[in-house]
Amino acid sequence: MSGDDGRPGLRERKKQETRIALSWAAIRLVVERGLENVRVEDIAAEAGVAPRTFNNYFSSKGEAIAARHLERTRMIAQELRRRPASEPLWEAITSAVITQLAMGADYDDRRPDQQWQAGIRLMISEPSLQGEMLRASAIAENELAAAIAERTGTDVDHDLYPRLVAGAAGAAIRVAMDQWLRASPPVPVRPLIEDALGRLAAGLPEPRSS
Amino acid sequence: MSGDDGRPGLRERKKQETRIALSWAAIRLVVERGLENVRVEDIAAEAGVAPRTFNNYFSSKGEAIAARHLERTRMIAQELRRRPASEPLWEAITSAVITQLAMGADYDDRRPDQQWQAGIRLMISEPSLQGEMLRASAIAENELAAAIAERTGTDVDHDLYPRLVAGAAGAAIRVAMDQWLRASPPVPVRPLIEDALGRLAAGLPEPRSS
DNA sequence: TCAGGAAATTGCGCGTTCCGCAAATTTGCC
DNA sequence: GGCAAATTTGCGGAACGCGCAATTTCCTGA
Repeated sequence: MSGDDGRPGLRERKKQETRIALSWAAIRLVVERGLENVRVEDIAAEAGVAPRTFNNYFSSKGEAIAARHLERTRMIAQELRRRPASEPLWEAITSAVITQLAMGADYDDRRPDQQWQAGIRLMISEPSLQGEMLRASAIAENELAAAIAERTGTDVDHDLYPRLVAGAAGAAIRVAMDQWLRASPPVPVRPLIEDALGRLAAGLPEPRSS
Repeated sequence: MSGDDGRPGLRERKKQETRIALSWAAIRLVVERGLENVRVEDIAAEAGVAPRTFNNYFSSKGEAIAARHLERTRMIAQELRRRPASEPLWEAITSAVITQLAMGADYDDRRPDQQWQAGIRLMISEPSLQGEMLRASAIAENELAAAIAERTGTDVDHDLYPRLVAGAAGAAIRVAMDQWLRASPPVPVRPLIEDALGRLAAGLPEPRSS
């Protein structure tokens, strides 16, 4: 085939597939049995590869579990770049977040996202996974900061602004997620995210009364 | 089990001492040789305890290294509670943060801030330590959120406000720290932190010109 | 179409980590 | 001084993480 170029490459695609398979397998098994009761061997078997291959993709169980979260949050920055430049910054950020995180999390397609919710819950409850998740979020925030810098014409290296916005947005998302998972009668996630990011955009006004 | 007064407890004090000794030993050795060239055995020897004892205090090298950071950031919440209630929230938070950073020389141990700075730089550069540091920050932010809720009369469980403020403040601190460590002619931290938190308090206005 | 070769998978082996368990030691308290 | 609880320590084993080299897969160019 001619066309050398930015094509994903057939081989590369297969790698991504096994990568995703390993990640989902890890989440599924650990949600079922608990982190300590799942060996790397089990995850590899579930994904149909040799145990050694697992460590060709991830250096630990935690990294495999957080990989889905990483990919998903990374897309927020990507989505932000697609938004029209005319849109106000916070609106664009909110839309990007909603598009990537909240879509299908509540209604209709429950199957795939129920796993995702279980994954988030898992990463929050297991102490040894919290760091892994936060690190993934930090990576995503760096990319988000770059996108914000581009959009606002600021310098991501010398100006605090884009990183502040990205970091604050990331924190707001985590707070909204946490609240979402803790709601004892389940509530939709979207309003929570809009609320959290909206308050940031409004300058975090102190609530009059609770 | 007689009077369990607020006494530190003679025994408890010794435990804290070895805990701190282990943590500093871990930081010092890893800064010198790199994470992969330091075994748990080395850290234990440096602190004067048996290898097995290390894992009675910490479950990993990373946790030991992040412990100093955790203790320090925890004190921000503690410091916030000491601030007069009349002081505006963001002023109080900024003062609390500044106080704890300036306190490094007196509180911990002999080596003042140079070790601490090296520790932070270490945790940022080593991928496997980033998560550990972020997790420590998250714990500190939870305590900060509780203190903020108390001060503002909000509910930390049902109102997003205190957690949003704590999370945003934590993000701002990390951005300021990052900038501090990257400054190629070294700059003082304090103005960076005041700048970052000040912008948050001002509602993150978009800068007019870079 | 097919051979050459790069890329990925796999098996093996080793050093390290982390933790449960129980004996030994230390520490606090009466 | 001596008992009881807490802490330290050594031992042992399961699991991990990764380097290395052989093997398999499959892309590519002639």
